[in-house]
Amino acid sequence: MTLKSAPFGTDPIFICGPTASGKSSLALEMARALDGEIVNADAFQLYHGLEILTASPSADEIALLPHHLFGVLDPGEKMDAGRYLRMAKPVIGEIQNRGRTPVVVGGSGLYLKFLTHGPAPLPEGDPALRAGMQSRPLEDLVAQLRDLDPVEASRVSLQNRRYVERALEICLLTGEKASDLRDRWESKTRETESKLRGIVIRRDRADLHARIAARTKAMLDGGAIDEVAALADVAATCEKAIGFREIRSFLTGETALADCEEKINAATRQYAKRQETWFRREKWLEPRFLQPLDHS
RNA sequence: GGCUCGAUAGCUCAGUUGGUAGAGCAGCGGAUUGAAAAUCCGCGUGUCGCUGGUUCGAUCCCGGCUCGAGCCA
Repeated sequence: MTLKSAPFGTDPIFICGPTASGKSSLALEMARALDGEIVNADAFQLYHGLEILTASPSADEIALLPHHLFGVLDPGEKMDAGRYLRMAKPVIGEIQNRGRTPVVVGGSGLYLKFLTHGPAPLPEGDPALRAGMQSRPLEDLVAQLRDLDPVEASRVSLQNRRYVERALEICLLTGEKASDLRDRWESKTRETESKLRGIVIRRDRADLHARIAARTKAMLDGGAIDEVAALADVAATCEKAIGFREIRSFLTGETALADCEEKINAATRQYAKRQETWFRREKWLEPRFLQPLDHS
């Protein structure tokens, strides 16, 4: 709690870190100390029906303090970072109007980045356009991108179909070069970081992996399987949640429970590593090292 | 007890007609502003079970041993 809080008033404070690092408890602690309210910045805790699988805060925890943006979407509802920003901004504003401090907690780096750095002046995704691109071979898309915006084509990883599609989508929707639009925005974004405050939790790998394993076990024992069974048909969006496919394949008998558990663990570890890589680049975040003994 | 097969990367296995070995998964590192718990990129030295022998040279061939699986008693 050594955070420089005074100059910031009711400016939000961000609590980030890899999955299973203990963000929720730290957020609770911070919110209590700063007279705050908690705002979710986790892409999947936004949905209801996935509380166990996504390790959402428990009812007991939610009862302690106001929690916002947890379980507000129907499973299967489409979401993206821009829409998240539009939802979160007013919520954060209202908390501040009440004279309280928003404590934004979550591990979805892209969503957080929209909140902290704002949206780039780029068009949102166009489902029809994307559907059309999906049926075309990647080389075809790459060729078109090279033609419309060679600079962007040289920057984007051309093996990454998603990124190629997105770059092309921007060009087609705006009639401008995606690279130009991005450059304009990135040159403006630098100054904002001095006004941000936040914490990124760090833990030793072995510690984090142990916590992940314990949490996976608790999820499987604690109802995640029933949760997935109940959602088995809905799904398009939830399918991407770690554990969803693994549990579903257990439910159909393709995978033994022990294998299912190990696969979830592995996927979660890999996700945690991607998160560490992401947050390491956010230099404005103040690292906080937690040890196994803190186990919070 | 006898016979057969196996023993190679953390795991599952491939391979070397004798010139010290490579895939998948795991792991590690990275990218990432509207699908992000997504998507994508890069990284492979390990007493080739141990021990003798043959050979210029053995992980590979031969003997013994250890462990595991199976079959016969």
